[in-house]
Amino acid sequence: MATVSRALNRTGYVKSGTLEKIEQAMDELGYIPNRQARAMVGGITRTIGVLVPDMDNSLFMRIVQAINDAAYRHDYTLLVMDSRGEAQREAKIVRAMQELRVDGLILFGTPGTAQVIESMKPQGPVIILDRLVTHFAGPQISVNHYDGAKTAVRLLLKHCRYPPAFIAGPAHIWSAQQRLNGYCDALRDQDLPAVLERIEYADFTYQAGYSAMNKLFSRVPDLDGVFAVNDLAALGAMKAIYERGLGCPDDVHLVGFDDIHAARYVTPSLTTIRQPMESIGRTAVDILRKQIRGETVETTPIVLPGELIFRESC
Amino acid sequence: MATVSRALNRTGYVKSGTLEKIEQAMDELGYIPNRQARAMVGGITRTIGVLVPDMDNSLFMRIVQAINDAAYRHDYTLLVMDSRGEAQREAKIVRAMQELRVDGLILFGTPGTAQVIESMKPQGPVIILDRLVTHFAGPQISVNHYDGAKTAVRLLLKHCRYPPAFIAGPAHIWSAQQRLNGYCDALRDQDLPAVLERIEYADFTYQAGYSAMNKLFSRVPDLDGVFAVNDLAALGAMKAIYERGLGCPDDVHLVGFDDIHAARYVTPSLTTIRQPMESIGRTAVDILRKQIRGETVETTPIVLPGELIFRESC
DNA sequence: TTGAAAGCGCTAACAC
DNA sequence: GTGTTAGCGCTTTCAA
Repeated sequence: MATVSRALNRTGYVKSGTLEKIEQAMDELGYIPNRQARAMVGGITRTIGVLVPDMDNSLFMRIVQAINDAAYRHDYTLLVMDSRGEAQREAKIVRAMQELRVDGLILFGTPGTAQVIESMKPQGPVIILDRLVTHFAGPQISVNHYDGAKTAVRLLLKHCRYPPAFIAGPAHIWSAQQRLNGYCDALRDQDLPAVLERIEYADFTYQAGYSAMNKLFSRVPDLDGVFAVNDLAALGAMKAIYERGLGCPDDVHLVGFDDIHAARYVTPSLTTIRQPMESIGRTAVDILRKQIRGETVETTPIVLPGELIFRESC
Repeated sequence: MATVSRALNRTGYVKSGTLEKIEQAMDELGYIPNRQARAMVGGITRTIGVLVPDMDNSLFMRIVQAINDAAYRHDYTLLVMDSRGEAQREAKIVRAMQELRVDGLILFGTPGTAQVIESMKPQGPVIILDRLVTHFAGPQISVNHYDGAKTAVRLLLKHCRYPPAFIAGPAHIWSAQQRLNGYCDALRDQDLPAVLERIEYADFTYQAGYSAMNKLFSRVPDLDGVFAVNDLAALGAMKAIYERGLGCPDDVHLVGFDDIHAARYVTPSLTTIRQPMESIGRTAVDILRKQIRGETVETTPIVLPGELIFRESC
C-alpha cells in the first residue's frame, strides 16, 4: 500500500519495474485515487469555494472565469455556488463549503456578506471581491470605482455643452457610492456643482436605467450627456433615448461602467469603463494561495484601475 | 463519539439532556463536521460536478443557475468548472471531479465530450445537456433545436416576400445541424427549395454573425428575412444591417435562437426562440437524483420545446 | 440510551 | 526499495 502511495505521489523511492506494475494494475482496475481520503490525512483538499450573488451576470462570471483559469493552472478545483443575493442562502452555502473543507473562500461582496463572515468562524482564508465590505479584516480586491467614474465624467465633460447627468446605483451599496463620489468630484474639479436634479437613483438593472432616463428627460431640459452606474442601466437609458427619437452620441452622450459583452453588441456600441476582470480573478487566486501556504498578506483593499473603452456612444 | 454522531444525524436514540450538552459543546468549540470524513464511510458526498464550456455564456449559466437552485433545494453542493471548450481540459476536470467523488456529473456537450466519456470509466451517473452526443448511452437533455428552427422560419415566411436566409452554425455541431434541418424543412413545407446561396456558415459568435450577414448582402439581392443560428450571431447580423443604412424589421426581418439577455436590451429588441433553460437545469438534477438513488432512468434524449418570443425585429 | 471497536482510503514514520 | 503500522474524522454494528 505504501509503495503504491509513493508511486502515485512520486515521493520516495520506487523501483521502475514496480512502478510499471502499479501503473498497469491501476489501468486494469480503473483505479481512481480518492482525494477525500488523501485530504483526510494531508489536511488540504485543493478546492476553492466561490460564492457569487448572480451566476447570470457577465461581470461576475468573467471574474470567475479568471479564477477558474488560475485555479486550473495550480490544480485546484472550484466549488461555485450562486446565493441569488440572499443573505441566508449565502450563509448556508459558506457553511457547506466549510464542511467540505475548502482550502479557501472567494466571495463577491453583498450587503449581507459582512454579517455572514462575522457569524462564521474563520476557518481558513477568505477574500472578498468587487463590492468591498467595511468591517472585514482580510484581503479585498476591486476596481477603482471612484477613479473610473471620474474618468467617465471627464470624458463626458469634454463632449457636452451641459453638465452630464448621473444614473446612480443604490445608496447602500459601496461600489455605487464610490461611483457617485467620483461623479461629484469630477464636476467639482471643473467648478460645477453636482445638482440633485441631475442625479437619478436606480438599481443596477436595465429596466431601472430605462425609467431613470425617462425621469431625467422629464426633469432636465438641457440634457446632452449621461453617466450610468453600470452598463445594464446605460443600455436601458439608451433605449429611452432612442424612444424619444434622439440619437447617441449626436443628441445625448452616454458612458457606462463594467464593459459587459452587450456593450459591444448594441448599436451604437457603448463607451464604458472596463473592470479589470481578468486581473481581479488572478490576483484573488494568487493571494489565496499565499494564505494557504501560510504566508501573511496585505489586508488593505487592493484597488485596480479601470480602463476607458472608447466606442460609439461618446 | 458514537452518540455525537447519532445526535448530528438524528439517527437512533439520544437523551434530550445529552443532545443539549452536545449542541452547546459544538457551539463553544466552533465545531464544523467534516463532510469528507462522512463521505469516506457513507460513500456519498452530496456534491454534483458541472462542466461548462464557457462560463461567460448567458445561455449556459442560466441553465447552471437552475441546476444551482435545484441542487440547493436538495442540499447538494456544486463543483462548477469551465473547460474553455478544450477537450483535454475537459478530460482533466472530469478526472478531478471523479477523484473528488462527486455523486453525479452534468456536462454540456462539446465536440470532444463523446471521447472524454468514452475514455473515462463510468464512475457514477452522467448527464449531457444542450448539445447531445451520439454515442452516449446515458440521459441527455436539450431544447428541440429542430422544431424551434422551424417555428422561427415559419414566422419569417409569414412576414417576408422572399425566402429567408440562414446564418448557420458549424456543421460538426449537432445542435447547429438540427437547426439547419429545421430551416430546410420549413422551407420545403412551403415548396421552397433551400438554396445554398442563402445559407452562410458562421460559428456562434457576434463577429461571425456580422461577417456572415455582410456576405449574404453581397450575394443575395432579394434579402428581407434572416434566421440566425443563435442570438449572438443575430446581433452581429443586426449590426451589419444597420451599417448598410437598413432597418429591422422594416427592411430585413430577423429572428435568433436562445433568448440571451442582450436580445431584450438591443434596439430593436430581438425576436427569438427561447430555450427552456430553467427546466433543462431542473430536469437534469431530478434525473441525477433518481440515478443516485439507484433507480434506472430513461436514456432516450429528453427534448424540450422552445418558446417563440415576439419582439421588435420580426 | 450509551460506549467500544472496526473500518472507509489514504499518507507518513519507521523498521526491515 | 518495500512493508508495517498508526491515525486522519467519521458512521455503523454490536454489547452493555
